[in-house]
Amino acid sequence: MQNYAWRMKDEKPYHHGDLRAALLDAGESELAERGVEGFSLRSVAKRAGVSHAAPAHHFGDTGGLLTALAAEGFIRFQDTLDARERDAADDRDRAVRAGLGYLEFALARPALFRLIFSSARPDFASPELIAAANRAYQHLVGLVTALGGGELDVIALWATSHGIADLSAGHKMRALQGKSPAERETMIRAVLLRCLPQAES
Amino acid sequence: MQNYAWRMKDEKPYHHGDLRAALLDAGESELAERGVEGFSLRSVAKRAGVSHAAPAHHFGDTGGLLTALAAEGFIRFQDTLDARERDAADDRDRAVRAGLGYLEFALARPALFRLIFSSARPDFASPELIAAANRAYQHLVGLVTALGGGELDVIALWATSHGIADLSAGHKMRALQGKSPAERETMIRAVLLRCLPQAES
DNA sequence: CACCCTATCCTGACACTGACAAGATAGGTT
DNA sequence: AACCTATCTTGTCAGTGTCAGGATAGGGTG
Repeated sequence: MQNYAWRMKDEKPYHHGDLRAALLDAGESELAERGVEGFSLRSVAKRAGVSHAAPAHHFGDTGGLLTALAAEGFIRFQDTLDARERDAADDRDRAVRAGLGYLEFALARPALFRLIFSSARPDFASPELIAAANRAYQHLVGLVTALGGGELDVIALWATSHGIADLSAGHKMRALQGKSPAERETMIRAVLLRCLPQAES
Repeated sequence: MQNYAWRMKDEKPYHHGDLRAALLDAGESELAERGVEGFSLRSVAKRAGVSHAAPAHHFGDTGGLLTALAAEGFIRFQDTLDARERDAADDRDRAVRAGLGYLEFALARPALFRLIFSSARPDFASPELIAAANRAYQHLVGLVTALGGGELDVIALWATSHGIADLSAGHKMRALQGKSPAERETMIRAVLLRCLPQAES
């Protein structure tokens, strides 16, 4: 890897300097504006100010770029959950907050959410992508086992969190759209609590 | 609307006779084989044995065909649920069976499932599509109210059913993939039961 | 029966897209 | 100084969605 950082503000050098990162940025913008189904590699290249074939060297084909975006997106997904869990009162609250973070991410970056969970374009056999996905899954398992839960509870919490997030991102769940944010959070908390292993007090 | 049914088995007449239905069939095959993201209008026309511009007259553009496919898909979706619910022992079992039907449809027709719930290509403002979606939603509401449940219970059952189905259709939930069908159904039943309004015995 | 009207389908064209090949450029290396 | 390699460009091709205009055929009207 060569260092072109010194010229990152130059006019239009033949070598970009940090094209890989620039393409990831442009790709995320493209994703946000046109969605997974409207994603165009040439448009991404145009955003980054390079020729239409420039991305090939860094990502191979369109699938390669989308795979990289998905891996990066998975990390941001987990970051959103972590941020929400940080102020948790206890383990139970932490699990509920994870579900709320799941929804927050889906609403903030719906296209990235779809890319990760509902697209066939990224290569989900990619090691980086597998690693990022496994980290998120293992985190979820940790949340549930801390509550004394097992595999069944993992499925319950994940499925419900994912269902709320996916349906909300697609504007399918009008019952939640109508509510105020506070009211919405109260309802979702109640739903998520049902999925957790019950306290044996 | 003219009637060309008598020539449906002819060689290659200028007028197809039932092109609209043929395009819907071809579109569903295309969807099943190449997914929403690989869907090509010209390929669908080729499947139906007509020119690349023939679909335009019946569906306008690609979105129009996908919208029609989504509306038709929604009906089949509901049919799958209905079939499962038919043998229900009671109202509670009926709601659980609806969730299992949700998953059955997602696994049997993953591309159609994605088209309906996770795509931006169909026109979800289309009256037929809205009608088909509302029918399914109202049916769900009926299931829950029969159990004495309210809006919160509708959200819980829908989100969890959808989460299981969507994650399974995308092969994300390895915890369920490993199990035998019987074992899988047992687990899902247990998860769905948590979402239903609790019996006040 | 002759004529037109309309629905249906086709051919041709244009811009856009992803992918590939071959060439240009420039920093690093010896 | 000469080569090497990574990086980026230009040019090209097949495939795609969409539009315009033309061809076909059946039904209706006089």
